[in-house]
Amino acid sequence: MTHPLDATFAALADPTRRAILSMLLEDDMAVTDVAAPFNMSLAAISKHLQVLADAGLISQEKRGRVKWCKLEPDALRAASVWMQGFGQFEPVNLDAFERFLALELPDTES
Amino acid sequence: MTHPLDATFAALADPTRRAILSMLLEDDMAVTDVAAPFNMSLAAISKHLQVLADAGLISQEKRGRVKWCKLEPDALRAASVWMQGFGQFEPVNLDAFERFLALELPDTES
DNA sequence: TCAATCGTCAACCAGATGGTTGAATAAGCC
DNA sequence: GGCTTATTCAACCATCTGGTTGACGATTGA
Repeated sequence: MTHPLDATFAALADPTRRAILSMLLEDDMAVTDVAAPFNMSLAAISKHLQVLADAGLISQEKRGRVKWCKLEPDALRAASVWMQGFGQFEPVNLDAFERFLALELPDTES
Repeated sequence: MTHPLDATFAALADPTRRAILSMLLEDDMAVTDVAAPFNMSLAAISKHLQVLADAGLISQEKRGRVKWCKLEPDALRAASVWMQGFGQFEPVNLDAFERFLALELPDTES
């Protein structure tokens, strides 16, 4: 009925949820740890995570009493592809980003 | 207060609004002509166009009694590029990425 | 001048959203 | 077993959203 992009974009429209995605980009996290930086109840974060999971942007796996949250970039990629097809935007220039990083962070070579 | 991506993604979350953007990709259109294919009142379409304009995705210019709607792809491009931070990269320094984008997209408001 | 057209405004409505609190479920620890 | 931790559930609330209808101001054209 409703297009999957509806859920993807709606999920991305909330800054708390985008922040959660940023955190999960670093590493998988438990619900409680996701909630820690936010000035908001655990239940609220739990709901946000449900929205992200329903949109396919994350997956959740329960091990023991801890529920682990993991980024699922495919849904994001679908939305990204939609937008690029839409405006025939060229993808961001990753080489330029790497040069930017090299300029900005001369010490932290990986 | 609220991040401009909030408005962009919220605007994109509605299928009617995405359809309107597709139509405007072909050509600029008057409000009445935008509304024609939809099974929905003119007032509803007018509100959708306002949402798109508030998000910076379109601009509207009134000439005579006709208001012309024009696609403004910059906001879309900003969102597209933001998503590539998740969709294409392995773990990445998002703060650095956003600073990089600020340089690449100087027009897309704070 | 006067009617038709273009678009918005205002009021209203149902349902979704984002948050709270407190109780409940489930798993681990001593 | 009984406390503690992890997470969700349920009820509730205020606000936002997406739609309607009808009235309205502005512009056009006969």
